[in-house]
Amino acid sequence: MEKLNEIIFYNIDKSIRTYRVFAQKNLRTNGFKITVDQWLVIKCILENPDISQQEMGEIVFKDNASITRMIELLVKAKYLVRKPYKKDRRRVKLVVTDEAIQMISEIHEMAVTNRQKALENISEEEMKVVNSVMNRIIGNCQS
Amino acid sequence: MEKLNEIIFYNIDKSIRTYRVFAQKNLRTNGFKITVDQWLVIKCILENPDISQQEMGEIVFKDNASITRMIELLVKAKYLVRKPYKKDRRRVKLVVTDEAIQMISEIHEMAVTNRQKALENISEEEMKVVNSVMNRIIGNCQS
DNA sequence: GGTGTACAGTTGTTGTGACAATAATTGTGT
DNA sequence: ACACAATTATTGTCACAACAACTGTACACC
Repeated sequence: MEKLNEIIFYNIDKSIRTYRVFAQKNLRTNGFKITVDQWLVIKCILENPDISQQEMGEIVFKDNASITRMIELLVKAKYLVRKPYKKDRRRVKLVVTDEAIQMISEIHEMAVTNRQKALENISEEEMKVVNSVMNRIIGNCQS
Repeated sequence: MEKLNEIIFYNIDKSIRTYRVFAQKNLRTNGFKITVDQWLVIKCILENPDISQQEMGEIVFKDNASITRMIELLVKAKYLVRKPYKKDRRRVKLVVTDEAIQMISEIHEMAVTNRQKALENISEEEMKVVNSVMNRIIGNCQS
């Protein structure tokens, strides 16, 4: 077992990817034409209507450029509309369309079920440990 | 705290990405012209010299197509050489060049240090819990 | 010995990810 | 008012990620 610290990142990586595949597949098979990341972006806008793209990048932990491109795709898909700000013309106001709002609410139950399934047989205690360890890893890698 | 199971995947995702950025940056600032994923692929070949690309995909948890393209880049960078198999001409034998072997061994110490830094203040007990939870998540998402 | 089937690898397409460079706009100091 | 720095978003480039479609090879079976 001298390899524990060699495999821990491997396992973390594998689990989050497996979860992503799992969640994405559930979206597709239920007919939703959206990616998990796009869903996150829309949710983020709904919860923070006047957020800037930069702030959103920090929340969903994505590069600024990625955000721009994701928004472009979401606009093309008619899930978002770009509006100029009057106060600060560098910024862009993002408005979620009704269609998207409807879809997000439909997806919500699915997301809850997904998480429940993925976390089956994992206790509250264990989740707390995982959370705490993840936060420490984040801290250690940023200092 | 009813949101614990909402943020746990967020934290897992964020921690593994922070670690990746951290590791990649250390590679770059030390002058290594290679990505973390490419390094993984080369290590995998060194440890399993006669592995097929498919098997490798399972180990490093990557899609078959990704493996093909990564190998292409590694061949271009002169870290790998493709040789045909005599027994089975569908398969490709991958040979790591001396240059790459040298580089990998130089990187090794760095990798150990990276992990130590990233896992600072995390106990063996906690790592075991994390590992066990990750494995259960993987299982839950595959069934 | 041809036919179907399984297998190894490649290519195409779309989306994300990190980093660098570039607008375009605003804010600050003098 | 003007030069200069800071901020917001976009664009370019290269690498990876998931999925589907495809090529070429091996093997089994009749």
